[in-house]
Amino acid sequence: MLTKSSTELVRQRNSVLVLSVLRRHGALAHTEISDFTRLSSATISAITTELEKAQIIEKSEQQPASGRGRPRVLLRQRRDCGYLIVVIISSDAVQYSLVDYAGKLIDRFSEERSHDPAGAARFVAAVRAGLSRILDRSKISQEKVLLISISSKGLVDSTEPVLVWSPIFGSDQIDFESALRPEWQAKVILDNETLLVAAALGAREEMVKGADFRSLAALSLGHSVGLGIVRRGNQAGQEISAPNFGHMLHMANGGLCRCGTRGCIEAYAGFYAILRSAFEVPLDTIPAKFVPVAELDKIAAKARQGHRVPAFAFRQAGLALGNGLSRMLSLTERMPIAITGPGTRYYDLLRQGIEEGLGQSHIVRMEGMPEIRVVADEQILVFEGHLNRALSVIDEDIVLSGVQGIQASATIQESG
Amino acid sequence: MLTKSSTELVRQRNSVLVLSVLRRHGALAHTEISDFTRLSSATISAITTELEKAQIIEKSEQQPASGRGRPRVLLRQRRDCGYLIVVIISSDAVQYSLVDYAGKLIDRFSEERSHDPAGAARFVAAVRAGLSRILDRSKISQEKVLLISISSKGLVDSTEPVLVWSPIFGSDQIDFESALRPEWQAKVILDNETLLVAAALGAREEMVKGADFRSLAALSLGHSVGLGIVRRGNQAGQEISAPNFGHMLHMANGGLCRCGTRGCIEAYAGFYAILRSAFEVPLDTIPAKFVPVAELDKIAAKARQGHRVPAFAFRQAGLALGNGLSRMLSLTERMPIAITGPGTRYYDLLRQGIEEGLGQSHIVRMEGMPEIRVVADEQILVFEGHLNRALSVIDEDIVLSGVQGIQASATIQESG
DNA sequence: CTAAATTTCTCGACTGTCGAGAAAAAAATC
DNA sequence: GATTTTTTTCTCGACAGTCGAGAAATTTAG
Repeated sequence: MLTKSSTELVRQRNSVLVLSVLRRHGALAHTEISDFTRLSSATISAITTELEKAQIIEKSEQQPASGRGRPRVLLRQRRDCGYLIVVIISSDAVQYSLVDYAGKLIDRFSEERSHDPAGAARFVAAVRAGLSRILDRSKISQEKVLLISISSKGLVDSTEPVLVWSPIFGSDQIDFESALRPEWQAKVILDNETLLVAAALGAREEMVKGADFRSLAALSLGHSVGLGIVRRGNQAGQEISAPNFGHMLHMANGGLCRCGTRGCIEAYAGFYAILRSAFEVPLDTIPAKFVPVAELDKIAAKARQGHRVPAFAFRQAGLALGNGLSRMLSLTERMPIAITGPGTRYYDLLRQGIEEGLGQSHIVRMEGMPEIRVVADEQILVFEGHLNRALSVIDEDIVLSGVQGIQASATIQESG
Repeated sequence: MLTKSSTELVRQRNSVLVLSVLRRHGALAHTEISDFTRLSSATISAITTELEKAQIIEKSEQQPASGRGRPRVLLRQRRDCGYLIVVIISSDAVQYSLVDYAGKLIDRFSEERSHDPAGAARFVAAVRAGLSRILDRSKISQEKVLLISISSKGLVDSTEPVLVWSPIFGSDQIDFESALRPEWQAKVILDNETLLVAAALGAREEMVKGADFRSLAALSLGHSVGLGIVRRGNQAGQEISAPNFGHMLHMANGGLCRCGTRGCIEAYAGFYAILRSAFEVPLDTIPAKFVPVAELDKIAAKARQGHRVPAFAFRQAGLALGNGLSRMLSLTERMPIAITGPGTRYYDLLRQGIEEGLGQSHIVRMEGMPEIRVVADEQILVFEGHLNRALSVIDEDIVLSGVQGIQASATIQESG
């Protein structure tokens, strides 16, 4: 359904555009903003003075004039305009980061996760404690926290910040919105971890290729298997999704998965699955909850020495991944695939299987093998994805709901 | 990448909005348009007088005034504003329809398809002849044809009107744009047939549910298997895709498919595959090019009588479909599935397999079985989808490129 | 024939963007 | 040191869009 357009909408959009350009390129002068946005100088003046009055951006102090002519006045986001808390939930710890509106990291710490299975309620309490702690340490008032951005492995609701299924809590749903609501007024968003990796890689790719960038998939290999897809929307921005790839059906009535279903991709390609297969344990054995990476390293070493059974385990994992990816490609357009996560260290062992699995489908035979690249530093990408997404959400919120409101409250503060 | 907004863009969008409302609800009065679009009466005046001057819409002749007060002046699209040719390519015929700008069918005929395999070049020539013929019969000048909307089964490029792969021509690509270009100036669009079915069903659903509508998949069963997905975009309009579902991998190293690959869904669920399986022909036999439906009806009759082998053939087909759908649902959100096409007459035999196949995946076990409905009249839906899509494309094109241009040429015509 | 009802049209106010040129401010030149 | 050049920022008037209010048009009810 189309909706009506109006002149105020135009201003809103262009304001968001200015903020996003500022975010992408750092502090910029009037003229540069005009170049990037293709808006006229007059419009930039109008928008920036408005944003400055609303205390969202500020003129940076004079830098030593580099050329001749009137020295440029750089504009940048005000750091103290608002803050963002990033919560990264991984299998053994939760990391809290406090970031200012300019994207600068202010404080960070990790807390170990209790591995007790009684956990969903207790876990929520731990997160609330962690959030309080990072706020206390920095002496920032709670109203200044505009957004809490959370990530986890598992399946996330597409509209609400609800963790629908996760490797740790299973089907014990966690609704972060209602869990934090009375205490925190900040908006809460929740994303799948691999989705953020894909978002970060997509943003990097768009920086390089510009309008040529079309789409990209990120495959994260580890204890579980995650997939994120970024696609360039037809209108504006990117469209991101994190399907339930790890638990897509690989083979009917196949090996038993941690989720209780048989034949999931993860039941062949997750770390525990490779271990199970390497030790020739029956495929319907309930899999280990947690597998030390050192254990897998040993198996990989044997496989590299030419032992048949461990090599076969990795090959089977590769096949499951390859078949799954080929199925994804049957449902989407052709796109490059970036492999991340701790499992990349075994890529040499997985590769042949992945390629063979991919090659078994019509689409790949027709369009050719997709480009596959291995990308390290998954943790950095997750955080980068958090920032990309969260800060642009903040920008939009500030402009949409905010400019007048904030302006008003600002003048009250000034008069007080 | 965001782009700048301007006041002219506002007018363009609102003009398109007015046209789309007119399209959805038929001839409307000033006030009604204002109600539907939420634009003010003054704006409606401005836009409609502009569109009227440009000869895109017209005031309809007075109808007997129904209430008291000043009688309403109904506005509607001018029929002669432009024309659309719809070309529906099916396995045994090509249907040509000429439609005016108001969506009214003017002329239609079908031509049998020559079944010779040497066909891509000859087929293109036949289409060109068909297009000329429908134009000649109606005495409409070629410039008045604004759009040629083509549909076929098979895989279609996402940006260009290129048929990448089809059950009939295989990988002999057909580029309709360049095939028609010197002769026809009209824009050419090409869509997968099942995509149009999905689009039509999505539009119907949106009529009923309004903003509650989220997404829907259409599964077409016949000689080949097609899938179309409609999703409500986050901003405006619907997002439609037609994945290569029929040739998604069902089972590695499985039955031989018409496409030459092993293990495609179609190699289990296409009509020829059911036949092959019912006659217990080895799965690596090169499948029949074309299967008379009567033949399949016989097998279905036997299955319904309780014969094991034919019943098993349908069950296997259902399993392949169910597994495939479950994989799709692992990659998208939960959505209802509408089954169309000639294969719906065997739904009673397929159903159990489909449901079992769906139930084998984690996502379905977690979210529950998706709603499945059987929808007849696939042909009507295809045409409806053509109209929906094509006419809104025309509306956009007219407004975007057109209003001033057409207005100018209109004044020239008037003065001449 | 007049009043009421209903729809359409018009006018002035407001908010946007844009181009051009004025103003500002530092480096280069005489 | 005064002037010119160069570069950036700011400002002003023109133009395009939407909106609300009220005027104009036109039919029915009484």
